[in-house]
Amino acid sequence: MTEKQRSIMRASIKLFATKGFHASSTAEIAKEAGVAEGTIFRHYKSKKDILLAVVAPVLVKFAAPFILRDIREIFNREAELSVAQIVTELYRNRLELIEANEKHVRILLQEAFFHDEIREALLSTVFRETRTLADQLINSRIEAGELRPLPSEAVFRAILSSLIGLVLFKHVTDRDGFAKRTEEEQIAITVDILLHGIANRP
Amino acid sequence: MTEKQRSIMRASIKLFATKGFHASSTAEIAKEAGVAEGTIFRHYKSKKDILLAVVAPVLVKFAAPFILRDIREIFNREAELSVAQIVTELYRNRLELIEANEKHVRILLQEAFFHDEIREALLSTVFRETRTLADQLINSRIEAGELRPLPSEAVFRAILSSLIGLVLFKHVTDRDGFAKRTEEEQIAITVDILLHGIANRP
DNA sequence: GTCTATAACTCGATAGAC
DNA sequence: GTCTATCGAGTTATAGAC
Repeated sequence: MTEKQRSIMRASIKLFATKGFHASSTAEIAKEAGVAEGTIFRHYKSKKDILLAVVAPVLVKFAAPFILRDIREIFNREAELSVAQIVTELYRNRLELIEANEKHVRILLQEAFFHDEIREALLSTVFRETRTLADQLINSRIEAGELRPLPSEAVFRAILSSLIGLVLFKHVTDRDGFAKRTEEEQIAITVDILLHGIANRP
Repeated sequence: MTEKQRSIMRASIKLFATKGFHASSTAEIAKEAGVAEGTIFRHYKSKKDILLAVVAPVLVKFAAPFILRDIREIFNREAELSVAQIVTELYRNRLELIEANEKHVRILLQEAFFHDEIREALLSTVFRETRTLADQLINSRIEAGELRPLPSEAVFRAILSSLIGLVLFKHVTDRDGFAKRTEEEQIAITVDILLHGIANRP
C-alpha cells in the first residue's frame, strides 16, 4: 500500500462518512487526497471498489475480536464467568470498538441500506457467526440452569437489542446533554435489566 | 396540490426508498410519475427540494402526530391495563405502522444519517414526546410497585430497544427464512423477557 | 427538447527506483 | 532499460435544470 493509496482511503472515509457514497465524487476524493483522479483508478477499478475497500476491514474487525475468538474458548472451558460478566464485557468491548471506528461504522450502516453486497457481507460475517456461537453459549447456560428455558433466538435478540439501544441512546443523549450517568453505569443498569429478563432467579 | 404533483411525490417516495436519493434521477422520477421532466421543475426548484422541502416535512409533520396519537391512546387507557398489556399493544401497533409505511420509514432513516434537519426533527418530535409520555407511565408504575425502582430512562431504553430488535430481526430473519415463529409469538416472548427484566416479582 | 456541467472512468506520457 | 506509481487531459454518458 503506497502513501497515495492510504491518502485515498483516508479521504474516502472522510467524505463517505459525511456526505455518503453517492454524493462524493471521485474528483472530490482525488482533491481531498491530493492525488490525480487517474491515480484512484490505478488502485481501485471502480468507485464501488473504494467503498468495499473501506468497509471490508471493519467487517473483519467486528467479526473477529472477542466474541468470535474468545467465546468459544470461554464456552469450552466451562467458564467460571457468569452470563452477566460475559455480557458486560461484551458491551464494553463493542461500545469501545464502535467508538474507535465511528466513521467506518457510519459508512457501513448507511450503505448497507443500498448495497446488497454490503448487507449480505454484514449478515453472513458478523451476524450469522455471532449468532451461531451465541446459540451454543446460551443453550449450554440454559441446560446448566443459569438461564431460563427460552428460545435461544429470543435470548440472542434480547442481548443484541440492548446493545443497539445502548449505542443509539449514547448518541442521542450525548447530543442532548441529558446523559447524567456514566457509560459504565448505563451498561450496568442495562445488564441488570437484561439478566433479570433472561436469567433464572436464584 | 395537483394530481401531477401527487404523482411526483408518490414516484419520489418509491424511488428514494429503494435506491436512495442520490441514485434516483429526476428523469426516472418523471418517467415513474408519468409526467414530463420539466413538470418536476415547475413545482420544485431542485431535486433536493423534493426531498427536503416536500418529502421530509410531510413525513415528519404527518408522521409525528400520527405516531403519537396511537401512543397517547394506548397510554390513556393505562389505568385498566398492566404494563405487559400496554407494551404488547404498543409493539403490535408499532410493527403494523412500520410495515404499512415501510418506504417512508426507510427514507427517513436513510436521510437521517446525512441531514441534520431530519434527524433533529425526528428527535425533537417523535422521540422526545414519546419519552415524556413514557416517563410518566413508568414512574407511576414504579410508585404503584408494579415495576422495579429503576431509572425511567433505562426502562424506556429497554422497551424501545426490544421494539427495535423485533423490527430488525423481522427483516433479517424474514429474508433468511429461518423465522419459524409467528410475529405474535415473537412479541409475546419479547414482552415476557422485558417484563421479567423490569417488573417486580409478584 | 436542449443545454451545460459534471459524473465515472481511460490512457498515453513522465519520472524516479532499481 | 524496465518497471511501477503517478499525472492529468480527454472521453463518454448522463445528471440536473428550465
